[in-house]
Amino acid sequence: MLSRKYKLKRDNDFKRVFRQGRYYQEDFIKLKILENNLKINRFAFVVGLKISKKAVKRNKIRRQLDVVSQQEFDRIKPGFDIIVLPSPEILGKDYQVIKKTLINLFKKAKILWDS
RNA sequence: UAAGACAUAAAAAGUGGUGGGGGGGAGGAAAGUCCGGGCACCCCAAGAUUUAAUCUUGGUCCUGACAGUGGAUAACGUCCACCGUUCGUGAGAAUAGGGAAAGUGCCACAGAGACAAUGUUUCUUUGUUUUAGGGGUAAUCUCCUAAAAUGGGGUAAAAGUGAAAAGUGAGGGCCUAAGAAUCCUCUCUCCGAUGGGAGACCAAUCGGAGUGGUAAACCCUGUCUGGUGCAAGAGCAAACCCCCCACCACUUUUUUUAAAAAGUGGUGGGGGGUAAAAGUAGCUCGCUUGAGUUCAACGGCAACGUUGGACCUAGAUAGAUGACUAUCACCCCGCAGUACUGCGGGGGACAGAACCCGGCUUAUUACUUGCUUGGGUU
RNA sequence: GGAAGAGUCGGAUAAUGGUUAUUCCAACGGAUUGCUAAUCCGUGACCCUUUUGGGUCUUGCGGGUUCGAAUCCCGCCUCUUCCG
Repeated sequence: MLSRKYKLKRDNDFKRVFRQGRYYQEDFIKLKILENNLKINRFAFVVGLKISKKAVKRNKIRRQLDVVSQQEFDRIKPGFDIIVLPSPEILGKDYQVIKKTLINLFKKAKILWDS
């Protein structure tokens, strides 16, 4: 799990990213990104009631997205606020598919170091 | 449109942050939010102290809920035991199970009539009219008999309508034109007395009554129930407003200047108030030790209770267990051999605390044990 | 976390406990027309039938009360709204 230091928390931050951030989408995941003038990245995973009414399923999706971000943490350039928005089609998708899709999105947003 | 990033001499203590290590971390339903209770604040009433206010005790009426009896419990619409009813060959299973003789409403269509009602067909009695026959009379007319039409009265059984039909059903006697009411015997239901039981109720005898259904229609009787809910509520810091004190700056007045007074603004300190703000939009408390979990003994048919020992078992706040690999335990299947082992394959559901408990309801995996009934076989 | 409300044909919308559940729009079929539009008539679903027609199930789902439930009662499901 990502440390709490790298989590986006304040409502003002969310509003700013949603209003001014860049937008990317691939399949069943959407992304909002904005530079934050900090030396670290901050993530947020928004899994609403529309995705599933079962708390277990929502928590699991959130954790899976969290783990992908943690594994790719070192490859991502610092200084961004990133909001990850899955859509209801994510339900039942395999972990490897989710991981691939999210990494592709990071590439699209051009926040990965060239490797 | 921001402050978390970043920056700040040393030491000690405290606090906080970061990194590392160790330990702990969901349920039988955590769910639905359908009931009940604790807890908190507010409302009303009474009483005490009495300036405000505080403390103590209580919750009438309305509304709503519940409804066999006895018990369990903090309480319940829950649980246990028993009674009645219904179903089943049976072991058993189900059961919102007070009152229709307090009153009101409703009972479509059909039917005479849906509650002190009605008279259709049939039967019977009587009046009137007409016709036919007979008797009496000179005749009108009158009497008797029969038939038809029509009006009034009585009417058991049967037919018919409907979910339901006048009210327990059957037999006999009396009476009558035929009947009913009434009387006798048996039977059914309800009520009362006697007997058994703690009671609901049960068995028999005696006495009395017998005037449909519906209260998950209004209602009556009995019992319980004030309202809002941890987004309850309490405190601190910061913000804003007011007042006081100190210092600084500026302006005005008095004054020869110095200085003093007043006003405005700022900084610091003190006091009072405001909005108030939320499971977290600053922090703390409430917040997890509680009608707690577990073991034993005793009491009780049981639900449960009493006593003693042991244990501490989530308290987050963008919100807690994820991915892959290996190994071990459990269950199932197959193969191999001596009751066990080895190899291979498969499986673990429903689902995640948010103040805390007791229930109900719903979702759902795998397995185990005991008792009993019916059938088959021996 | 807490508090309210709703569910009737594809979409809207009626219905004192009482025939076979109403109306409008849409869709489909037919009539009318040389062809359309408009107008008129019919159509809930499934099964059997060449048609006429017949049977069964129907007011989110499952029970109950009642002679009889869209309606009354109980338990679920789904959806919507609100809470400084």
